[in-house]
Order: sequence, then structure tokens, then C-alpha cells
Amino acid sequence: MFALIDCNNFYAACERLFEPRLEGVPVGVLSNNDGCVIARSEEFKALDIPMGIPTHKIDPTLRRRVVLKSSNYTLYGDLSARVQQVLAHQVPTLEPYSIDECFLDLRGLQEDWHALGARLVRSVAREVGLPVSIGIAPTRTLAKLANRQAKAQSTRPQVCVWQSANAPELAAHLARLSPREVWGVGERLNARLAGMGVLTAAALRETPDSELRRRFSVVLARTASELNGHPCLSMSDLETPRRSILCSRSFGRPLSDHAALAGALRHHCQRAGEKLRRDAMQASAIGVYLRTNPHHTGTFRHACEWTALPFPSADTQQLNRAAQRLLARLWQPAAYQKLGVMLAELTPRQQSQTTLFDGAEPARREALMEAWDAIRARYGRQALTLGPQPGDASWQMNSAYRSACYTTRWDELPRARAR
DNA sequence: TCTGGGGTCCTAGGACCC
DNA sequence: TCTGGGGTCCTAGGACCC
Repeated sequence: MFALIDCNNFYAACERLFEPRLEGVPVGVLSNNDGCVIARSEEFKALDIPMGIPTHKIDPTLRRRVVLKSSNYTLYGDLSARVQQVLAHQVPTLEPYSIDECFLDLRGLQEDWHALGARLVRSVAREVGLPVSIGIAPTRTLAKLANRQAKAQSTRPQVCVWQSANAPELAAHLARLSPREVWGVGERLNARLAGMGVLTAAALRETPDSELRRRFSVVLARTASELNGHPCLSMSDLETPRRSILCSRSFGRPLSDHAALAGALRHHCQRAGEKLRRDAMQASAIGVYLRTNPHHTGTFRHACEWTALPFPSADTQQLNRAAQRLLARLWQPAAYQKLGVMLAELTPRQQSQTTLFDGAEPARREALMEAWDAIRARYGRQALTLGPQPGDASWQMNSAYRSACYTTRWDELPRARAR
């Protein structure tokens, strides 16, 4: 059996945890740059404001009735880690899936599943203060569906158990469910399935494996098999290391100046380097992309270029040098909306292989990066930056309604008290 | 005026090898 | 006149997830 634990309306719940006045109020959380709505409280959903709607397209009347928050990933990330910590103490195998979800592999356990689920829900509520729901079923795909079913329950704790793929209540549920609701079926596949007359999740799992492989791919065949109770998905996240890193941001306003773009690129290279070093990896290839706003009329420009690094590196300065050369090649006058740096061909970090004449240089550079990370961790990211970071940071994103980092920053606690 | 930021996997087709 | 059978690697594009 597998379980899926999901924090209910996670981002909105995190905001509420430290701002009780938001209890019962429609809360929406915005994407980076305050661009669109990416998370909603139950009250917000009840107003029929859809997921993903651009902030400026929210009906002004409704806009006055809701509270919007900029996203605060520092806060959400920290609370997510605390939830996982609580769970990890109680089950043998935890597979983090996203910031607000994790799977539990319960194979080999003999338990009263309802009791286990209720215990986990209560302990997260008590120790972190966040509401979670839990679905338990023979496969991960079914556990996802069971979780959705648990959320629909009005009784607490929100736990739903499907003991077997043949359970009558499960069969009845699948017969009412659109394939689109199944994990792994998106808009496109759903439309193609509908074209074949496959209109329910039950019909999907009854479609012969060979036909799914022939007309779609092995991926959809596996999904159908999971619906039938045969586990086919492994949590590759746990076993395989990350294969690429992308750091990008939309700008607060369009940018064409080469110097300002170079500043943004330095910033992204710093973040990318830190991600690499945190995972003890090094990159062999680096790419930069630059694009104008795709939502605007007029010519859309998207430029991207890759280059191989002379040797695998996790050194921020080396990454930045290569990235800046790419930017110089890509840049043409235009009103850019977004810039990003990508790292690929990642390998575990080991003794650096460098040029013959470097001597002690690699070891010194490694020590420099260690000191770099330590200083930024201790004194903040502004304490040490690669080249000038303009004070007004014209390229930085909008974040007009951000809450305090209550759990990770001492200097933001007074803000919390003053409220 | 204002539309996010990350990731993964699979397939088809081309180029190349013996 | 006859034109095999088996591979690998790479890339672009499509699809999905949160």
C-alpha cells in the first residue's frame, strides 16, 4: 500500500498560520512577480476565481473582497521541511514529491490504515499547525485519487482508504471520474482519449494495454495499470540525482539595457552555483536564454545558446564568465521580459579536473566558494555579491504583498510583532 | 500597465556503426 | 537482378507534474 499526504491549500495555509486574521477570509497567493494566482484558500475557490488567472484580470469587485499575498517560498519551504520531519519520525519510507506532498511506501507494514492515517494527520496538526489530508491505496496513482476523495470529506480527520483496486466504492468512483482527474493525464491526452470514447477513469483502466501503448505511449499504459492496482511507478526523484538546473525570473518591468541584463544574469549565476554546490554536483554545460514578453503583440524574440564549459565546474565565477559571454552573443536591442541561466550535464562533484598549469588554483577556488557560501548563509545574500547589484534592482520582481519570513529570519520578526 | 518557475520522461527520426 | 539486420547516439518536440 502507498499513501499520499497533501497539505490542504498549502501556501494559503502557511500564510494563515502566522496571520490568524486571515482565517475564514478568501486568500489567494500570487506567483513570482505577482503575476497570477497560483494558490487559493477554500473561500477564494468559492468565489470562482480560477487558478492561474492573471492578477490584473481579477474582477475589481471580487478583488476588494479577497486578500492577495505575494509568494514567500522561504516560509513555505521551511514549513514543508517541518511537515516532512514530523512524518519521517513515524513511517519507514518517505518520498517527498513536491513542496506540499509526499508519498509513503507502506509495503510490508501490517496496520489499520485508517488509524495510521488519522494519527499522521493529527500529529502534523499538533506539531506544525497545518491541515493535511491523506489517501491510502495499492498504488501511488490510486493514492493520489484517494487523497482527493479525502479532501472532499467533511468529517475530520480527512483520510480515505481503498483497500484494493477492486473495491466496489473505488469502481463506482472511477466510473464517475473524468480521465483528466487522474495523475498523468493532462488536457491533451484527455482530449485524445475523449476522441476514442474513453470518457471516464473506469474506461481508461479497462482499455487494453496494447492499445494504449500503440496509440499513446508506455507512460499512459503505466497509468492505466496503476489504476488497476499494479504499482509501476518508482520514485525516480529519490534514486536519480537532478539532471539540470534552471534559474530564471521575469523582470519587474521590461529591460533592454545590456548592463542591467548582465546584473540579472550575475544574480542567477550565483543562485545556480549555490544549488550545484548544495547538491555536491558540477556542471559541464551552461546555457542562457533571453526573451521578450510572449503576451505582447509585436515580434516575439526568444534567444538561447549553450556552450560547453572547459572543465566541469561548480564555481560561481567560472559559471558567470561563461554565461556573460553567451549573453554578449545573444544580446540585441529589445524589450526583454525574462532571462535565465541553465546548467546541464551534471555530475557528482569530485576532484576537479582542470588544465595542466593551474597548480594549486583549483583547491583555492574551492575554498573560496566554501567561504562564499558560508558568508552568505550567515550574513545574508546581500552581504556578498558577484559584482554590483544595483540598489534599485530595476530587474527584480514585484512582490508587493509578501509576508515576513517568520521561521527563518530574525530581522523580520519585528514586522510580525508589529502586526 | 500588469500573464511564474521550476522539473521529468518518452518518442520519432536522422546519422552513424558493423 | 538482387539491396539485411542489428545496434547506438543525438536532437527536437510533445506531454506531463507541482
